[in-house]
Amino acid sequence: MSHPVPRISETEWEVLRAIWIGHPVSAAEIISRLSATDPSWHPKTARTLIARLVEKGALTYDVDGRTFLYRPLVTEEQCVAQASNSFLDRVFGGALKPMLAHFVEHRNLSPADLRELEDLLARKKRRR
Amino acid sequence: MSHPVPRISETEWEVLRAIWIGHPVSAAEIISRLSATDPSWHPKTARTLIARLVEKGALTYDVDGRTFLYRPLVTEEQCVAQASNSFLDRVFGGALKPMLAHFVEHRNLSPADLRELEDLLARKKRRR
DNA sequence: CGTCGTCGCCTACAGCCGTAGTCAAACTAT
DNA sequence: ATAGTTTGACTACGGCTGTAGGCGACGACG
Repeated sequence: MSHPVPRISETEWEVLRAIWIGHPVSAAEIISRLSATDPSWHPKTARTLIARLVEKGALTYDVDGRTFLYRPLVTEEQCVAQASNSFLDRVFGGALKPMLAHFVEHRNLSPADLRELEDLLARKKRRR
Repeated sequence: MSHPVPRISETEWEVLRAIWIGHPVSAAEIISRLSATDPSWHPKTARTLIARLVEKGALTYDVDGRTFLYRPLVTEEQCVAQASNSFLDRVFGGALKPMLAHFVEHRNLSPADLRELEDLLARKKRRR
C-alpha cells in the first residue's frame, strides 16, 4: 500500500480510462482513443494531463526510442473505490443504503437489470 | 428551470447540509451547526463559503437588522441528482447497474439492509 | 541535405478551492 | 461614552484544473 492513490480529476479520469483499456500505450495512441470517444479532445491538453498523471504517480512509462510507453500505476478498482468513498461521504454522508435506494428509485433499470440485482443481493445474503 | 444548479464543491456541500437542516438561518447558526459535527471549522472559512454560495446562486438571504438570514435556492434533491450524475458518468461511464453492483459487492450491508433493498427492487419491478 | 511533422519539456493563465486575515460599521456591555 | 464583539465586505494566496502555446531535438520524406 505504498501509494495512497492520488486524487484524480474529472478529465484525468477520461485519460486513465483510455489507458486502462490496454497498455503499455504511447501518447499518440492514448490521444487517438480519447478522440475516438470525444472528438473535442485537443492533443496538447491530453499530453498535459498525461504528464500530470505521471507527476501524481498514477502513471509511469518506459522509454521506447523517442516515445514513451505509458502504464498505469493505479488500478481502476483502486480509483473506483476512492471515488466511491468520496462520493458516498460527500453526498450521502456515508450512508450506503440511502444512496442505493436513491439510484434504484430515481433511475431507470430494465426488468433484466432488476432481476440481476436481485440475484446479486440474494447471493450476497447467502455468502453471509 | 431557471438556474442550472451550480457546481457545489466538497466543503460547500457541508455548508449546504447545515442549511438544509433548517432555514432561514443566520451565519452564526450555520457556523454553530457546522462546528457541532466538526469542531475544526473556522468561522471565517465558513463565512467565505457562505458568501461563495450566494455568488453562485445556491443561497440567498433576507436582511434582518444587521445580520442576514440565509435560505437555500437549490434543494438537496437537485444537488444529489447533479452530483450523482456526475459521479456515475465520471467513474462508471454512466452505467448504472455496474455501479450498483460495485457497491453491493464491495461494501458491507447488514442482512436487514439487504432485505430492504430486495423489497425496493421488488416494488420497483411491480410498478413496472 | 533541408524541411516538416512529432515528441516530450516547460510555460501560461484564468477560474475554482480551501483556508483565512483585515477592516470599518454597528451593536453591546460596562 | 468607551471598549470590546460581531457582522458582512474585501483581500490574500498557494494549489489544483482545464485548456492550451512555444521550443528545441529527432526522425521521415523528398
